[in-house]
Amino acid sequence: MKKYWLMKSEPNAFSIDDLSRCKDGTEPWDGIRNYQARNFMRDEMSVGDGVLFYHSNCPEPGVVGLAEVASDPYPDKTAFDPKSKYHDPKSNPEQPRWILVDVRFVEKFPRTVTLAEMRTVKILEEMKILQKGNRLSITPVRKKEYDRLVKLGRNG
DNA sequence: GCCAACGTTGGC
DNA sequence: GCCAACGTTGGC
Repeated sequence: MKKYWLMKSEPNAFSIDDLSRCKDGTEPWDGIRNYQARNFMRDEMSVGDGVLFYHSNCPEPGVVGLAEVASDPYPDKTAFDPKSKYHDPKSNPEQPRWILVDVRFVEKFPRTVTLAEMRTVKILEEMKILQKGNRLSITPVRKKEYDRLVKLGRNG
């Protein structure tokens, strides 16, 4: 059963255009250091799941396009690298603490479905991203929410 | 830049 | 196990 996710990224650090330029449009979703987000990747994602790509912490936060889960879960190697900004000395290859999946670029919408616009759409009102104080960088999305956002994004 | 909300850490 | 202190996220 295909599932759907919203994944945040700061475009300053890694935008949807950056993803589209990666080899095969595919890149490990590294640097996640939150247990809930890790558990979604480790326990609940499957290859082919739909991903809404969300730009956060930027002038126009919102959903900018689509990606998909492109691998089974495996250890986040940046945690083992002392030179990485994501280094975690408590993680090691024998007992990796941080797990990720690869994400593949699917499409960039002709326009951004902004957070402000999302707040005006009744069918989206239960989305985690719209709840006060939510900071989780990976959240599950219902099919009806995903479908509506795709429609809004393509209708540019 | 501000600040509310949240997660993690560590002393006890 | 409690909880204060601290660091981070992210909209505005």
